[in-house]
Amino acid sequence: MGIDRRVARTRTALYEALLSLIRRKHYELITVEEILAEANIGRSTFYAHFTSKDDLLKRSLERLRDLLVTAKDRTISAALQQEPEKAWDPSRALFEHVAEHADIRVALAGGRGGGIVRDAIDDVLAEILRKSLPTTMHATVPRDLVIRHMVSTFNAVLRWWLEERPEMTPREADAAFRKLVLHGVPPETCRPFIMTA
Amino acid sequence: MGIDRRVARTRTALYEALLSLIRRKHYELITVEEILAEANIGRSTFYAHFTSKDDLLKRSLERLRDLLVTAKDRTISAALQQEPEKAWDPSRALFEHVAEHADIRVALAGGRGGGIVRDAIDDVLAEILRKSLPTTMHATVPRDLVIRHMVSTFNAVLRWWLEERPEMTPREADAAFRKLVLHGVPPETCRPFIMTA
DNA sequence: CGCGTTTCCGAACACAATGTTCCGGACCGT
DNA sequence: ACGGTCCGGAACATTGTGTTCGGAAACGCG
Repeated sequence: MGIDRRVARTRTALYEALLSLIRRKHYELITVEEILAEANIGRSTFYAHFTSKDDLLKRSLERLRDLLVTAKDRTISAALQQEPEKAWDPSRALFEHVAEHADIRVALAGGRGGGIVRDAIDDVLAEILRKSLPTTMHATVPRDLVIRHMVSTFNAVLRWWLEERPEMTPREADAAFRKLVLHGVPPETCRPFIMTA
Repeated sequence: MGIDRRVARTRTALYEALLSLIRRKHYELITVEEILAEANIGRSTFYAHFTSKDDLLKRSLERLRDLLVTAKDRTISAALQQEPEKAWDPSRALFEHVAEHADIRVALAGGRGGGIVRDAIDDVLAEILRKSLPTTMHATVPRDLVIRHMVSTFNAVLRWWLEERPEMTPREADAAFRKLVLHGVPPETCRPFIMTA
């Protein structure tokens, strides 16, 4: 007994309706009724599947997680097939992925709208990192903090890229990201906020 | 002709009511009616001064900005008076400040609530940095990005501290912050997410 | 003190969105 | 074809927002 087709149809219709709307306006301003209209789904049906708009969003983002995971597997197998130039380069792959889906940028825009969306994406990213980063390491700071730092830096670079340097290539954005994570910034650029001996 | 006392009383009552509520519950869940009840202010009066709950929040946070600016001035003058040990050490001062106002941490808590509050605080922080950081610098990445990076790292450390290591001292949190900003993390701790040659 | 002006209150109102309920009819898997 | 599941749509209760208005109270100023 597979899943009832009607159920599948209803859910994917709602997923796609939400994503489609997110491309056009801020998440917070999207109403359930709009989603229903876009998906051609009845009100009661919606609440039979999801408890709220946020619930729908979360489940929609599980797709993003799957996408990242499969991308990871794909690049790993590429590495195994002696194609090192296609080896897993997840950070850059992520920037490329964003570049391809430029129309979804609105969701990340500043102000009020993107907060929840960003949080949800943060969770997905953190989960991926938690699974792929080495557990044993002689780091200068705790592992949990490293993960949070990488996630937040990724977001900072991403938003800066989209909002202020949209002409940059994904490759350049990734380069900036790596520089920040691996080496930080020179002391004299952040003085006097951070004083060094 | 100074400002009408009634106006001043009304506004500060609303500011304090909001802050008081923020200590108890997530910002998003706070309703205008609750604020009115807490402040003993009439509904129409509220809308005569502020256009919305968000508007009230923003203006409340102008106080935070003033607080940071005066803290900055104070420490600078301390430095001028040959008291170098009290010289401006803003990052650490900020962590200390948060430690003192532990009861407001709820506003920063994860999940849904704190998004807007965090954004607003980000803005204040970025403004301070933009004014105090040197404009001329041979940095490895653009100045705008440095600022965003510092703000986001500060937030990452702050939230990690509050949520997972509340027993840490502000001094230790600040040390972690500096390490991340100035030196980043060792390459082997973030492989294979970031591959290095 | 007293007067004109500004502000406050509070209740009523219009409106928008959420989430629930119910049943006839359509669709599904077998 | 049949029994079980799902969908549609309208009606409803509920909650929160933002506006309006007139009378009462507080204010600043002379």
